[in-house]
Amino acid sequence: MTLATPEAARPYHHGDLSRALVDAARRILETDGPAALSLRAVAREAGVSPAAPYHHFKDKSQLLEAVAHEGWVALDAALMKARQDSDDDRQRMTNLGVAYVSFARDNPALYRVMYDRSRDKDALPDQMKEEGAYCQVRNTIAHAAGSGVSEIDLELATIAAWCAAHGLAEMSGFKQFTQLKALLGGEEAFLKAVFDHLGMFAKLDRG
Amino acid sequence: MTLATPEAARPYHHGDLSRALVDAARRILETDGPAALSLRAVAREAGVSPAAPYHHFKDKSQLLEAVAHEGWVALDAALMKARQDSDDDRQRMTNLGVAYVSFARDNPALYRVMYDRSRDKDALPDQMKEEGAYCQVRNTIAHAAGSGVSEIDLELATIAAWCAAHGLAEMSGFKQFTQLKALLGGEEAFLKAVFDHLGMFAKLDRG
DNA sequence: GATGTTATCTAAGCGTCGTTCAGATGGATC
DNA sequence: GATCCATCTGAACGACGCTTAGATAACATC
Repeated sequence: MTLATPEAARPYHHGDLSRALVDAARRILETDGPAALSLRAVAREAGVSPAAPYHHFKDKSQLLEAVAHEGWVALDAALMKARQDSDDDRQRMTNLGVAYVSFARDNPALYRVMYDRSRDKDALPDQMKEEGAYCQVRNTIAHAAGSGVSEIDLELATIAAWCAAHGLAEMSGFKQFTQLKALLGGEEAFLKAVFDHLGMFAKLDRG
Repeated sequence: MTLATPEAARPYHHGDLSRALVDAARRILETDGPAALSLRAVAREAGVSPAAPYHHFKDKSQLLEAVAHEGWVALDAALMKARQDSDDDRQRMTNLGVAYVSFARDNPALYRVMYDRSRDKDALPDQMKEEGAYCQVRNTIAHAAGSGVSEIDLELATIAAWCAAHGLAEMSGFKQFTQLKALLGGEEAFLKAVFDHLGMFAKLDRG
């Protein structure tokens, strides 16, 4: 019940405790939310003593860092998938946005850990900018904008889109919007409508 | 050094402890950040025992609720001020956005408490929708859009603008953007450029 | 195969936290 | 002046993050 991997009973030195700890943390996040995520609880869930994690992570925040990293990887995958099934550039951007917010809706605790860590460090993960989700959005915008757009405008448009998606991801579940969602015919229609209004191609539309 | 109000020494039953506690909490937030904001620290700062706050607030989250409320009121005021000094509608929206993000930059800990509380309740404060900052944004958009815009479009545009501002507020301090900021000539130019790209009037521009 | 080294884990403890409860204190009411 | 009630204190509980000292077992060397 407390074992991370369903392997043989007690591998003495456990074999791969760091892995098991991260898994345990994600399990606690999913079932009981971020408030329940204490280091002691993670150790309990993994079946080890409260001090054991300190041989694999400097402190609690470093464990959360590892958890957050897996979150960003998962978000990468989700956006990658959303980017593929569409041909129209504008629609592709909307799909990306919807996929982003959906990821946050489906993994609220994980998403929160990801941004809590980012805010503590005052930075997104480095990989984001080079080969990660952030880069996917920029590439999509670049493709839509063509060759006439400047580097700076490209960067600004990416930031604008990303900020909007993040803001919507944090707020789309708020009670204030339930009525409007129903009026528009559901969650997804609501998200699409907001992204439509956001006009991630605003500058391009204006010329 | 620990007195909330510089009044006479020890008003026995303190006089107005709830007020003093909220003040103490805000003082701790400003100086030491959200991580240092424990109930015991607040009580210490206010010069009372750790149990005293429980006669004025049901628990810690209720004290934070009161702190957050003052934050929203302050944000109201900041947006109200920003809305006034401008005549062009488009520029007025940009001013609102810049004022919003600036508020978050100048009161990072307070802003974090405000949204942490909101996310825990899955709702923005009720007053926001009726007479608060959120309503100010909607009114400004309504004024800009004229009488031809539908209620739904108005609401969607407000949500889009608000989400974008919130996202930018949480991320504008990230290290990834420092280079771009310098290139554009400072923080405010950066914010204006992003809001320009966001095109809060995207739908209107397209017709 | 015995020995020593090193990584891994446990037990116990420190200080802090949120919260509760029994009792002290004192302002207000009659 | 006695009573009442809101307010405050002191002490305690369990849980937390983290440290330290010591046990355990995998591994490398001879």
